[in-house]
Amino acid sequence: MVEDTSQLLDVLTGVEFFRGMSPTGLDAILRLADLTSFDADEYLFFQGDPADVFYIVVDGRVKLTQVNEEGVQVILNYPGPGEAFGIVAVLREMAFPVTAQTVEPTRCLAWRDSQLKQMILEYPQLGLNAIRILSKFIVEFQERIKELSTERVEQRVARTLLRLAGAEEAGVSGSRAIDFRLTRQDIAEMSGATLFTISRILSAWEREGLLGSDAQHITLLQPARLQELAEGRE
Amino acid sequence: MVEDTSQLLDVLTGVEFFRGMSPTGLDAILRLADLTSFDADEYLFFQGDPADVFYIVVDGRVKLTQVNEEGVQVILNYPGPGEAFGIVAVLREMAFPVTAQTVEPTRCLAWRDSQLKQMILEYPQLGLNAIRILSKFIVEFQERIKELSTERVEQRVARTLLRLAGAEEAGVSGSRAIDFRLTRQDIAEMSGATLFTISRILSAWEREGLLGSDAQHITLLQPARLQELAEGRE
DNA sequence: ATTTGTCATTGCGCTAGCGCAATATAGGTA
DNA sequence: TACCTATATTGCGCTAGCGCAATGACAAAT
Repeated sequence: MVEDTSQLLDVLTGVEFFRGMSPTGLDAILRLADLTSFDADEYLFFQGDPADVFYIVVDGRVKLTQVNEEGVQVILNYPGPGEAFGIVAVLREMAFPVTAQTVEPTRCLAWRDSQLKQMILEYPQLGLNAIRILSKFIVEFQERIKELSTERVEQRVARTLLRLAGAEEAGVSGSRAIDFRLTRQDIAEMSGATLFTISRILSAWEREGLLGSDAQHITLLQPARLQELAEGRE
Repeated sequence: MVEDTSQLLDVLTGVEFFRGMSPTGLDAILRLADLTSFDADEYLFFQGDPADVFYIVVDGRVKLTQVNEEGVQVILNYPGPGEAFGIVAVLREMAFPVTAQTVEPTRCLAWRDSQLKQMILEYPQLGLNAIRILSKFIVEFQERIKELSTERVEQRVARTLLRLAGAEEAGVSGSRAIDFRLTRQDIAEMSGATLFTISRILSAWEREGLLGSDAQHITLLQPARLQELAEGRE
């Protein structure tokens, strides 16, 4: 199914979902996968579609969104290289709870729901890994719920940017770029605010030298200061 | 470790985490568990404690909360009989992201982190079950994020009450009681609003005959109408 | 019977952030 | 060069919901 197996094996060894797998096992699993290429802005699946595929991003970036009854959109996650999505739905014989759309040209490995189940039963380590990954999401989502419930927009925007820049794990020293296209509308949909409010906040921050933006690419120039704002320490 | 094994076995067979387990396996797992009784309002663990235990509620009710830097609390979940909590943290060698406190006298089965890991490796079916449970939370949390981002307080309160009454699965016909103590403050902390706003909304709904409340026990008299409010159909 | 503590209600003023409209900017393309 | 479309900015008025304070209701404790 896959052309360039050895190169892909390299990628997969860094993927959390496959942590602790033997090269032999990994190779067997890789043989089951489909490698698919997508253009930018292409839809992988829609919220409500029957969930029968599970993806891992090889390169590129995918946007996961939900819409409410009135059609207002919320962005839930931006999985990038090495990250998995679709596990959530695949084992529950349910519909995808989100819509997946690429934001740039993207390649993904895909497995069918039945294959995933089989893989986990054969390699229980994968079950543990999946639990770890899902737990991480739960913790992140819990935090976002907390933020939406108790914090003001400015704090949430700061947190959103830090999160997107991956500045949490990496510490807050030096400047950090968000390496994919990101409109004000996107940021609004991630932080639970309106386009207008985001525009005002980001303009102010640019004026203060907190961040630089050009052509929808944002760079956090003072992550440490942003971190302060995120925590409400004005 | 456990006194009344046969009675507990009955409870466990209904638990999602143990779905598909053989009686023999279940029995072996039960032997590893500790059954602990808690009074009302007792703390099981605090946010930030090292996560080394995984619980299943036998009877009673537990409240899972988070606090932000300023000490404002958010309620994330109210696990009841048959429901698991603590899986989230236990496999990630991390701290509990929430505080767990009973809301009434409660009995829980508890396993150590190392035991859970061992159990899953021995019975991969448990891994699949855990993934299903975690996925359900993710979907619920995603929905709450969507609600907090796009809906007004009244809608969110309606949804919170329906969720607590378990009216989603059970359909919306007939009246439904929420069978545990629940203050206005609690509802506020679940729906991302203030005590005052909740009080106003619930008073109005009581006047309209939508719900009845006495001694901190709320009954949804017209779940279908609440469902309409939740969806913004005024 | 009185006190104490917890929880709920309601009035009132305030403000963060929404929502709309008008205008500006910047790539892409013909 | 001019045009088109998508995105961003900014001003302005408005309101949902917050935050405080005063009061009330009820149960448990002494």
